Amino acid sequence: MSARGSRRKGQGGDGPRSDVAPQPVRVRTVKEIAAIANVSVATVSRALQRPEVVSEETRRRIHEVVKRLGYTPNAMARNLRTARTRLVVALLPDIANPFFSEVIRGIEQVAYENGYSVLLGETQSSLVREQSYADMVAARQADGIITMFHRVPPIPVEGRLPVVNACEYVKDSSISSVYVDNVAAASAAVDYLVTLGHRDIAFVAGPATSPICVDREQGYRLALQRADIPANPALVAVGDFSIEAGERAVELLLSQGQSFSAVFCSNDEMAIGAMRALLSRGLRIPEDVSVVGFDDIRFSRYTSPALTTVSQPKTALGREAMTMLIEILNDPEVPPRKRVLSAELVVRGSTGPRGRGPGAR
Amino acid sequence: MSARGSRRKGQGGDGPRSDVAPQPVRVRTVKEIAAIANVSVATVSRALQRPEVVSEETRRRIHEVVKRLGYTPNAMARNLRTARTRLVVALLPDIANPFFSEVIRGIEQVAYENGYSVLLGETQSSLVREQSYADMVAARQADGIITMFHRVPPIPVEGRLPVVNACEYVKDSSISSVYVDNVAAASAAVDYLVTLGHRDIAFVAGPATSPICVDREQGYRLALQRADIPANPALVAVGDFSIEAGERAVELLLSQGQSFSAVFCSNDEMAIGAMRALLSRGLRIPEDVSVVGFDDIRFSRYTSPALTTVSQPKTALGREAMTMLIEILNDPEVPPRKRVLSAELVVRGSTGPRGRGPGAR
DNA sequence: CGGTTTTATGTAATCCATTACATTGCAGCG
DNA sequence: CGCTGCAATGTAATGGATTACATAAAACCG
Repeated sequence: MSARGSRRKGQGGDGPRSDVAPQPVRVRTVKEIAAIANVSVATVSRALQRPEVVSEETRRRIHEVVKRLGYTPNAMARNLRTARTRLVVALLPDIANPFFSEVIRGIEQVAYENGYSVLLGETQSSLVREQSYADMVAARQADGIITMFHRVPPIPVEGRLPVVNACEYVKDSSISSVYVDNVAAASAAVDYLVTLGHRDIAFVAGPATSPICVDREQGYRLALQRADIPANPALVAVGDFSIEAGERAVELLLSQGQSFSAVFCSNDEMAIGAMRALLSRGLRIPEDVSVVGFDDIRFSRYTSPALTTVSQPKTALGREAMTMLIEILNDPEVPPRKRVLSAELVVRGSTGPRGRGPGAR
Repeated sequence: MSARGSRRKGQGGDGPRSDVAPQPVRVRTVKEIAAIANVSVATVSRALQRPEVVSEETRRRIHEVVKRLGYTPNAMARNLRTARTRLVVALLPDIANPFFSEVIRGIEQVAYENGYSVLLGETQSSLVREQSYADMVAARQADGIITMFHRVPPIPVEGRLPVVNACEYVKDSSISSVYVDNVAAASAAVDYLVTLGHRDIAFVAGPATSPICVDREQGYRLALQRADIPANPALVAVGDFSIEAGERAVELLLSQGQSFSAVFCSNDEMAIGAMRALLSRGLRIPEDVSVVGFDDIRFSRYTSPALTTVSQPKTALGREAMTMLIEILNDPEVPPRKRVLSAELVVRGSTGPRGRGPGAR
């Protein structure tokens, strides 16, 4: 009988012999584990979730079976039952911006420490994509959102919005956020330039839609005011945070024949662009023009000269944001908080005492 | 009656009037939608999944209700039933490395286009974390993995491993990968240096555990050999891909008094570190020493001088990897493939004709 | 020793959508 | 007219875990 080649595989065969290829790894269910360990599914689940309520003896037996068979509970089934995915969405406009990567790293760390995973939501600033990630929360595919954007998409869920704003913040006070005091940080940077003797200080702003950019600009104004320097609107250019934008902004100022001995940029990438524009015009940094950035991304230490910048605690921002989100997820009743971390000016080689300035060419 | 303040909310009240706060958004289920639209749950599900099998009239009615009530099907329930999460894990050692961010961007794009989402798996090269992300596939919390690492963690699933290797590759031929021809690319870079007259060419290697680094080193050797330049082991230093490692490597070579007029680095970050080390020793780039990197990260265009480097098609690598993974997920029978994309040398300012070299100081 | 807790385990409901299979009604055809 | 076949919809099984509640056994107490 065993030689009858026409037997289709999987059919019949009640003896130990079998011509069916051995199933290498099988996906198991609690049921199987329960059957093999000779207990009920409830006991298996308990042995895995709250071992202390299961007797020593039984627990050991179950764990042995689980280990031997390489059983991993089906996360989807568990999630469905517990209504928790342990997934959070990190919403950000641009993953290639090293500032965000470092914030994400902080998020990831705390997430990992708490058994959460991070879903990457790069939006390219597209509203549609933003919304589609927000909808994942509505669809219960993720528990919450950390957004690094100045816009919080509407999430159709009942009760407390499981959202935390990192780096940016929205006016809506019902949303928790973590950020630095941008006004203070920016004005400290400009104060420093003033101390160095600069009076014609250009500013490369970020998009006005972002509150933190408005704050940085306000800090810039504030510092000028404190130093009794009249604000000169012609010295303010706007960019979109990209290197290229910084380059263009400074080129514009130079081509307009504006006279300035220092440039303060709303982020490091634009500062890098600014430096490039200055250098390619033959200007020396910091002898002719000083440059200050914002963020302190990893590369700003390695430009030449190294960039003086406002250092944001990037990883800490991410860690704190994730910590807050977990708090909210564990207890929707916790009141929303705004947490302000401190940023500090890091002086490097791109700033120096006032020199001739490009206007003096 | 309406003035009786003692009425507890939610209780009684059969008229249209009510002092109960309006329930703003309720989470709905198919059942509710079905009841309201006066059809069965099956029909609702069909109207949403395969509208063409539902009659015009019914479909319209259901969609109206769905829209009005803001119903989103519970993804976990669906996933459980369909055994698909539409989530993939992107495994990478370090999110702060801009090379990876750009690959991820490619992954994200294709993922989004195909209704998938990307779970970020930063491992910090830790085996434990690697494994814990791999286990998410076993737990059915993710459908597959794209790893940017030279190690593929074991995944206890039956059948075809839903894994694609991007940028790196493993010997195991059963795993699909996408990468560039590192030997050819590296040797082209070194060929170029030879063309410029360089003969003493240092090499800052990456970790030998990574096959692509071995390949790049082999490319370096090959080019030297083609030019009849004897390989000088003293000119080879090893780093771990970080800026600091590049800096240290070159400092080491310099402090050993090695003589070289060019350095080829296994990645851009180390090249940036190398440049920093050279400049801080007062050497000029490229007049004294030429520097070549590998990857072409966004910042290498903005170093001064701008970095000559081997440009990898980063986004394309990511896109292709995700495309392959989706193929595998849709049909586990598709044979594994190794796809080789082309990389090309981008000449910028950090390379020039042979100069004095640091040995001539 | 009867009665009350406590401890360990089992039974079955539940989470919510998908889908195989069953049913109904109607058009088409010989 | 009766039968077949198709279209539209419904009923109920299913996916795999968690957990409220039920039950059994053991421990404790006066």
